[in-house]
Amino acid sequence: MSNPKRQIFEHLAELARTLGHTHRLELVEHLAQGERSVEALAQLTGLTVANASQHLQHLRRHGFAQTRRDGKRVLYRLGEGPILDVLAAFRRLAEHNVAEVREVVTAYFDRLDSFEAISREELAQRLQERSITLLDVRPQDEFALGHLPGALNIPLADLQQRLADLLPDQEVVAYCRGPYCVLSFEAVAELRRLGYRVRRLEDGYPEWKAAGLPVEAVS
Amino acid sequence: MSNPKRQIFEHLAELARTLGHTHRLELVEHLAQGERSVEALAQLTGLTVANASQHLQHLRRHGFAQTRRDGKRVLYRLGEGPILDVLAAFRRLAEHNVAEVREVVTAYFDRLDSFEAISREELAQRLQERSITLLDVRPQDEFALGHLPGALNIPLADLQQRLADLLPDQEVVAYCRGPYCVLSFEAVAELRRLGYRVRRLEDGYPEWKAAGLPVEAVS
DNA sequence: TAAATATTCAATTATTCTCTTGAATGATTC
DNA sequence: GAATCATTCAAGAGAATAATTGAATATTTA
Repeated sequence: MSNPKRQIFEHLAELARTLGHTHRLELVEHLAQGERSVEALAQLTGLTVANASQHLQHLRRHGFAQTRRDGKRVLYRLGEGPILDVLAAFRRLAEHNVAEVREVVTAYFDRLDSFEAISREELAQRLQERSITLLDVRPQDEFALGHLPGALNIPLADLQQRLADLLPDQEVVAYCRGPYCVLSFEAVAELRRLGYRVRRLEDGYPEWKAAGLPVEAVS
Repeated sequence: MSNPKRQIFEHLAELARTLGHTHRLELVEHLAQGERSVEALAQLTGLTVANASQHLQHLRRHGFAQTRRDGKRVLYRLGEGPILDVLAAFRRLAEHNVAEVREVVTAYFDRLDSFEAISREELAQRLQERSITLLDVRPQDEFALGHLPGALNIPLADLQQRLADLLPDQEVVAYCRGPYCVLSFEAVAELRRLGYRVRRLEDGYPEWKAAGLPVEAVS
């Protein structure tokens, strides 16, 4: 069929199939944090290097990833275009339609976070007012690749020992890799137990960056 | 892994895989027009009944379709939730990233439609002003299932013979099944050749309905 | 109650995808 | 230039998905 609609549908289906695998979704989440080598991505996802490489190439062929060479390593980063919008749309659909997702979200996430998450817009304003402490609970290396301006990096594992870095009277907003990243949920739960006023950012660093808001990196 | 993120990614991947097949995308497009029997959908897509039934059940299992029984037929309709938003996000990503899609869109669609398409918002206003003729170029039976208020139904095939139904001095807005439906493009091209002022609605009936705007059906 | 109709189910085959393995390529360092 | 390191490629086994066929189910009509 030379029907142009058919051709387009075939390409849309290819894009959908590319997101139709857990490993690739996970790789995309990591790519959204910043540039990474194949080996680093393989470690982060628990895949063999060859397997990670194949999935990454699959992502690249369909525009979800881009690469550049740095010495003997190849660095992958998130592709251009509204990739995170597609994932956000899927997320909304899943939360609406898939009973198991609703269950996981309410059973796990809502239990940890009974209060409303804070939106990007509200956060931006509170940052201007300097009325909150912004807490990035991702590992140090991800923080170094890029983070929200003025954020304090305390990886979740170090939180107990570094409470002194937090002003006790100021509200804390914690964020991490994205909407389903558990780090910030755990951080909120832990800090609440200790009596802090804490909320989560409703999504994470990649969405903030994709929205065109300013970011910082460790130079 | 009991990691809740993994569980959710597995469900997201299933949703994506469900959209990862041309036939199912096409079925979804037809479901978005209104309720249809399995046999009708099989005919519209050129599939065997058994094959269409299997794809439809696949869609239903994942929330993209719902059914009700009407006598000895089973009627499928679009599922609830932001399904069209997911498709719209994919479309934007494809137009941004997939060279072939950009090519098809510019080579085929833009050639036929050199002027800007009209947005839902503008259309709603122009309808209030009664300053346009709204033309639904889908087949009669789809029109009967539901259409924009005040639309005139002239299936593309009948357009030549029914020009008398159009006011010659008033601008025409044509629409059909959705953004990649060729009917309205063809109609615009044909009417332009005949000297009418015509534009396309930027998307189609399902998106209008999904936006919560009023629709009519033949009772 | 039997026949007719619409849909679904089950079994089979063909196709496509995924992962593993080991070798090949490209770039750096010694 | 040889050795090393990171990534990619190529081949093959195994798993999942898709289309076809014919039988089974549920509902209506005769």
